[in-house]
Amino acid sequence: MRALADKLDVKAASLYWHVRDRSELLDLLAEGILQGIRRPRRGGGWRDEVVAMSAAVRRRVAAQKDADRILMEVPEALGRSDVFKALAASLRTAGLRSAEAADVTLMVIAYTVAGEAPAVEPADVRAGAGPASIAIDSGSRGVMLRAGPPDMQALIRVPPDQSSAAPAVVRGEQVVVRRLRGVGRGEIELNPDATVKMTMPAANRLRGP
Amino acid sequence: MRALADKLDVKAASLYWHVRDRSELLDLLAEGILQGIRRPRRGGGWRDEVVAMSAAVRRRVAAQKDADRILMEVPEALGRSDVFKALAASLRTAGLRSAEAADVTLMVIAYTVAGEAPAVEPADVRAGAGPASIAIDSGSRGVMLRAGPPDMQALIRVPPDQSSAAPAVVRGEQVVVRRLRGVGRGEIELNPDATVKMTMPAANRLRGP
DNA sequence: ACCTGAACACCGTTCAAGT
DNA sequence: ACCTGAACACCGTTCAAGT
Repeated sequence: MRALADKLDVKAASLYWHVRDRSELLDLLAEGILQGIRRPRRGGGWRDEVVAMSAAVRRRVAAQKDADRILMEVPEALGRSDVFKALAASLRTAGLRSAEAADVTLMVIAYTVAGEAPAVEPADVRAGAGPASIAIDSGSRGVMLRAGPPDMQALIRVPPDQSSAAPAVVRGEQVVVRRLRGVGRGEIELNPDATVKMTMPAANRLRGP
Repeated sequence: MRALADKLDVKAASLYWHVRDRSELLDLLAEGILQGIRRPRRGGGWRDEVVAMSAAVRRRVAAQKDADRILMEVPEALGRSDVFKALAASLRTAGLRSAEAADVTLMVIAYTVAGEAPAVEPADVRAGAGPASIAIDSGSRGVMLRAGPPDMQALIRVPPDQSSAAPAVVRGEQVVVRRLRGVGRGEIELNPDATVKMTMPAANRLRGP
């Protein structure tokens, strides 16, 4: 609310004159997003219509920042929207009864909206010989490594026991390095010539190889 | 974090010894929920398997409070889970290629999880003659009426102009009564003999008919 | 009709310090 | 190895008061 007010050159308290609370704002936002979907014209059969419509939804969601999060926070808005009704209508012409059509519509939309994966762009890190040294900013508490090959254990040397005292924990395909309090440096021993895709929370930064 | 710490007879700061931050906690929670899904035994064909599995997901989500919200906040956990893998495997035996199977799996799970509708149990309110009087707690700022019949306008008398000054706004199927600052009482004129389903945010309470 | 300052009751998180 | 008090930098929201 404060950030929005700032952008409007107004104080946060003023927003409450126009809107009951944050959730009403979100509601209005969701309504706006849903209304902004350019409904493709009908015809071509229900299948084409459904495909075209979910493409339109996906386009809209991609176009506006955080649109997916907003929609998922206000799922009731979906049911009220015109897209929902249009989609359900298409599905009814396919022979579905109302209840089924509504269900499938919700499924299609929920998938289309939630399916916008985070799309992290991983940087390739080439391991040299010996341990790779990782510098950790004082603000961060850990680093995550994610490997391409399924056998992470083979790729990275970790203390054998999984106790919480271990500086690094292998869980499935990823290694979590943690408990680095106060320390500025963690260490992971990579097998030579292994290539690792490296992802980390935005809050963390990496220095050195 | 503070509430959890309280429940554990510990201070909030202590949690950060065990967990990097709130999002890691959510991650672990999601993992736990996903692992707690009793995987039905295979057989009966992919269709039965998929149905059985999504039923198991739905059961699990229904069993634990806020499980749906947790899962939707950590969608990455879905992809890692055994249910996801099992579901995708079923779909591959149906003839889908990996990428398609993964897509459909995400769709099915997202629907199963997000599809747990809020399920508001509306109370029937019978309108007498004359205006219905609604008492509003000092804490609340409004009340929402939702009618069964599509024509809300016919059911409820509202000042004709839609300006923000109006005490009640008709939007689609619902009437929002607002701007009740300081006032303890709002008023809506119902047509006699109309029956309205009444829903309101949990924060509000209703007194009188 | 709309905006404001000040306050309230919260958040998640860090850090030095304790045992 | 685990916990704590105190602090920091935020939240959403209300309210009397201003114009």
